[in-house]
Amino acid sequence: MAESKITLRSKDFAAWYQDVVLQGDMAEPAEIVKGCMVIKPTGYAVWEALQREFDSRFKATGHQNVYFPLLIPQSFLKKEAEHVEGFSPELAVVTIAGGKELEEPYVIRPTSETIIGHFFARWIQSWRDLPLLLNQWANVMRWELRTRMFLRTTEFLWQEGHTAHASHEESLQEVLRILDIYADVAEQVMAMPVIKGMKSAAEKFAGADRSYSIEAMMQNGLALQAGTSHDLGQNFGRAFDVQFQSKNGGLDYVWQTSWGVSTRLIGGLIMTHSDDKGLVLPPKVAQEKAVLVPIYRKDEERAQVLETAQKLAADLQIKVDDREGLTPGAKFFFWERRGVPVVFELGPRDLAGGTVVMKRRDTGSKQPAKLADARDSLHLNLVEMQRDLYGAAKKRLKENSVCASSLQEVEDILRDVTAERGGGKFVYAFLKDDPACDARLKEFKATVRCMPLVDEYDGAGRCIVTGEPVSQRVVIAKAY
RNA sequence: CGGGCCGUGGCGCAGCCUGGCUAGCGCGCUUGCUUGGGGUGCAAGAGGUCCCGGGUUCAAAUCCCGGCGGCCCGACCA
Repeated sequence: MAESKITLRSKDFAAWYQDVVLQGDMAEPAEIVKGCMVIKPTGYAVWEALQREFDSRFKATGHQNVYFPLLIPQSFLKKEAEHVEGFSPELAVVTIAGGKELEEPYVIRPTSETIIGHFFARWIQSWRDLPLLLNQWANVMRWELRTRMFLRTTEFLWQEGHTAHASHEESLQEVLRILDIYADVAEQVMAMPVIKGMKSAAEKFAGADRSYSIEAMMQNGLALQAGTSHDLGQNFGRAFDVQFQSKNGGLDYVWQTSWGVSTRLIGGLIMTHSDDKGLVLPPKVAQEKAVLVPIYRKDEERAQVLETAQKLAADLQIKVDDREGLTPGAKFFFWERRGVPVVFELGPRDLAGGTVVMKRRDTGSKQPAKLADARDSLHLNLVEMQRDLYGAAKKRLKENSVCASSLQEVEDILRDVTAERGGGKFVYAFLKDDPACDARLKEFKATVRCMPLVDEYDGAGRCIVTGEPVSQRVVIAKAY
């Protein structure tokens, strides 16, 4: 194993990933090739867990899954001026197909607002057709100058929601409802605390009136935009002529929203919880909540241990690692590196005492449990681990957040943060979000991450917001 | 596109400066025995266009020229 001097908490995620996670086998979540990500079973299982969580929430709010084409006629992109201007530099364009030059090139979708706008125009005639609430799971491509594992790859997987509404009041509600769902999954499922806020003018989606995001903090203090929800106003409605006849008989353009989360979340998850031994997965996203490693020496022990192990595992609905030719030690490391929340150890000693040893991935603590209590004990451990991971991340977020009362003070803090190796902080300040402020922050490679809507959520993960940020209050941080 | 680093069995590297032994080490892999409460140990074995092309030389992984590829830091990132 590589002797790592670089820890996850230091600034350089790529180096940590190289030394600790990239071991050249299937335990690593993903590799990168030519800027594109190869997602391996370990990483894809996390993605599937997140898909399940989002899908169940989207279904509950009346959204339907659909699929639109990968290739979009170039002319579609050009219909919304700000949109095409924002995306043009990073488009991959298909100009040749079937062996000849195309009359009209296709762009490989960087996002699907345009082609969906095209179809919205055909599908929506009446207020009765609204709201139209669609979501698609898809891949998209953005030709960024520089890629980063998970966080900014040329091709990535995501879900993109696209909705159309009869009024701005309603579409804004949708934007905020989705932001709540994002925050809920991030916090309750991924155990990754986030700040909900409105993006600054400089960081807003090209073509939106307003963008909202959830911002998370990684172990090194850098910010990560973990999900976005956009109030598109009537911009795309006008561009694609999506009109409907309202209840009072008049014609109006629809009010649209779009929102997405991507495989970047996997990166956020890793950088929030993992340690220098490998992955740490919160129980709710772990494919295997627990595994049982049997320990035996002689054949007769083997038979006895395996019998009890199978019975226990069946009861707990977990897997027994009964692979031959691997020592228990090797198996412990195997599961540890993959981030499995709980590992059971069952050997002759336990058999004699009617117990089983339970080890938690995050704390490393071992505790024995009576065989009869194993089920309850496992459940309790998983619940506690989920809670503790969130607690630890939340604590870190708070400890690395500071307030500043002036731009000068912000700069002083950022200067200290920059000097500190691997440092990063969220700086809250009451400032006007304007280009002059951005320019001064740029010196410190910091940006206005968002204008927070609220600081805390209630127990149900709900908050009452109007979509208006706290007046001129901004969160400033260095970000990925 | 700037600045830096690097291309040597599957992975990670040493060797290069100062040219010359059969191109080496760790991990992994294969086979056998052994072992087993945190990566068992031993033995045998498979696996190489030293990134490519040219040059210098009796001789090039090593020196020179050109090319290609990769990584990191910036610029970019709605």
